[in-house]
Amino acid sequence: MTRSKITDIERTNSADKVDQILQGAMQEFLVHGYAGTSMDKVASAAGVSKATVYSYFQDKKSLFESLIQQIAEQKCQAVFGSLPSEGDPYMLLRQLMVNGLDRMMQDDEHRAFMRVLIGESGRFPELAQAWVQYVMKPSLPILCKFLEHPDLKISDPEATAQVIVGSLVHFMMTQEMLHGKDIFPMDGDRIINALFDLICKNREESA
Amino acid sequence: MTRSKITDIERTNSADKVDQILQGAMQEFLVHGYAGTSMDKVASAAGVSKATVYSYFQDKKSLFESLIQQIAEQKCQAVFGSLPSEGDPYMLLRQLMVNGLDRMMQDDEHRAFMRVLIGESGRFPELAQAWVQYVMKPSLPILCKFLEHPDLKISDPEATAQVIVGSLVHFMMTQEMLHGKDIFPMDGDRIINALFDLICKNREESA
DNA sequence: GTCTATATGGCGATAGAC
DNA sequence: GTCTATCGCCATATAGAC
Repeated sequence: MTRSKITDIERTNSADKVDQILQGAMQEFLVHGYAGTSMDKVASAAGVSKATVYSYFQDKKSLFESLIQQIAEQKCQAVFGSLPSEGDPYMLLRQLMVNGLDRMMQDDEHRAFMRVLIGESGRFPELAQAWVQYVMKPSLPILCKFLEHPDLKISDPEATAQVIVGSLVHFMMTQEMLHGKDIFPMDGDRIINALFDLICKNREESA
Repeated sequence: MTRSKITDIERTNSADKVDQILQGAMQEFLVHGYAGTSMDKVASAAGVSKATVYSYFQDKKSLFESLIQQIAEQKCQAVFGSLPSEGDPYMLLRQLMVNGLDRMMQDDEHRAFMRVLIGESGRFPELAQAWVQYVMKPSLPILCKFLEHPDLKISDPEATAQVIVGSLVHFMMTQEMLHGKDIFPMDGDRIINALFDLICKNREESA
């Protein structure tokens, strides 16, 4: 906290090193989990010495918590970053589901993050809760907007939004995280279509 | 492998000790995960010495794999053990969903198992796959039977069955495993009703 | 067969050189 | 500020007593 002309430079370098360490920590923690990761490996992956890691983070636990919170913030921005534009409400809802599933299925980092978040949710309950609070919960009202359309006659849009998100997340988990695609492959379009048929059944009949 | 009159007794005692070790292993592995569990703790929880554990299981990895496979087999039997009896097909479907969700929400061991299975699915892919193959996949045809009723006009019962299972499993994971119920409580009946409304919309209209 | 005691190595965290 | 070297502890796995 020195006050001088080079404060900004110092802060910038410091932040760079923090990011450098966090990136090394990400490589290790997301692959090996909390207990399976050693601070030696983190330091090595980050390209610094172990003592340097400990000069920026108090201990292993606080480094892990900082990392998970940082990734959660990034995923939070990803959710709210790319909303579809205007058009037919039914097709917008479909687009929302297709985009969400595609992002989940292709993002290896996201899957590794979910694995660790769930696996450590017993030992780090506050991290799991932060994910529910700041990422999952705020994404539901966006989906609700589309489900509140009168033609759909949905009595509980909030619960129906959870049905949609749950179906897609669980499909990704079964196929990719649990490696079900190798023995029990299923096209994601079938899940999307099944959901869309259920939701828009009334509309098709009234058309 | 001694052949004598006490072979059966020896085998029984041996099986008992194996079960004793597996039960101790369960207490530790399901709480602390694979890397977070030590063989000392397992031996202590099982009430035997560490050397005894190693006399029945080759190493930590094979003990863990035996444990997970044993639990998966138990859960497999639980799925197919309590099917609802006969009655109105619509109400049977509803009963199936209510029973399944209730069992998941109340079974602490099942949640701990899922946490470990998902958390270790990157390092033990064959265990995760066995779960998909022998528990999840065979449970879908049971659900499909109900969804193939002509009145429901479901074009893809298999995918719709996955939507139902996914919704319920994801709800359990969000509320219980990720501790969402403390900050974002929701009644499971709302999910069931939302699903039921989507599936049986046609039937209500034709009634 | 089951135990106690131990070999061997890696772990988290720190001290001190520069 | 960052490194190398190190402390003390706990891990997996085994050897040898009984």
